[in-house]
Amino acid sequence: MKSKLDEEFERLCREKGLRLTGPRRIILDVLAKASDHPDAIEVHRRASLIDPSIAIATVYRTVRLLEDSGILESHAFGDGRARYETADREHHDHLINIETGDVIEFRSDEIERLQEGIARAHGFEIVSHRLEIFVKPLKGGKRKKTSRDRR
Amino acid sequence: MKSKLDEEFERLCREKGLRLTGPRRIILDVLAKASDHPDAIEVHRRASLIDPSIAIATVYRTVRLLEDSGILESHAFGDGRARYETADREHHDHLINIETGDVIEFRSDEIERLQEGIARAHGFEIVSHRLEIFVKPLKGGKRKKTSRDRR
DNA sequence: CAACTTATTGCAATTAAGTCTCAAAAGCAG
DNA sequence: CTGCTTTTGAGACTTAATTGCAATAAGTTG
Repeated sequence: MKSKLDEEFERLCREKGLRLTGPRRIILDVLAKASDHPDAIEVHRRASLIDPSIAIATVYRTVRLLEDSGILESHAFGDGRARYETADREHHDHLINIETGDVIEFRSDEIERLQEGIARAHGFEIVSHRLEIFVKPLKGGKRKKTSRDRR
Repeated sequence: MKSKLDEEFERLCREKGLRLTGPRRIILDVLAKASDHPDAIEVHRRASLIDPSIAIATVYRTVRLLEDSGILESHAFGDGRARYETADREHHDHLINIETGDVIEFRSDEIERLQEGIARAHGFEIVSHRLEIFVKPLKGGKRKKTSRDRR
């Protein structure tokens, strides 16, 4: 099946004279299917399962291309590497469980609204923002299911 | 004058059997006096003005030490480097002017409170968090004075 | 579909931030 | 001051990411 991302990527290629190559298709596919937040090495590992000849340099070049076109978002969650997720869903922020490395997505319109107000009060408009909350489990606390992330 | 930071650092040294060395004093001093958010290279440059023999490795070792003891906070504002500020004032978040690199500090108790609620709803407690809003000036907008930051 | 133009790739070399090793230097307790 | 131990400077090393380049492959043209 051709995803919304594929279409957007095709449109982008046509628009900018870029080529829709095998490696690019595979890397985009890996990212579209990822429900976690893989780093470049992990993306390369997964892409290599489909075509073992893909070079890590191509992964880096492709994620940069996708990021620059707004198809991908990159995050720096503390460890040195950048981690990626497709930007096809609505904006959200992250809770990071520091004991497991799991990342949980959340969204708060109230917080977004407050941010708008703060920026405006300083004479700015928001271009982007990031909110990351590093957490640990409450002792006897209730737990909601988490979307597991690779470390 | 001996700052609150100096005292805390002395206490820390005594406590952990660390030595209060020349380089450490100078680096702490540089950081205590910085009203911006310098990176390691900039801290090294400033420390070198006082003692040109200080090595960049010592800067990295010292900021790590200070960060681990909670005297310093490190931030990753998008460019690859870590940038530092002393943790002696109350917690705040950052507006980053993407056109100039200026960093403006702000604080919103309302946002903090909402974050608490979100974490708890997921069964977690907050260990730390970071909120960075990347902004650009409003067109005809009013402007507040900014604390200028080195790029 | 063969020829051609030019973007893209794989590979290896390179960069950049940060860390580590180690001999020499410097704190600090007695 | 002495001696023990931590810390330092210098440079080698690590790791994520980028780049140069010759070979390859998209996409276009005829």
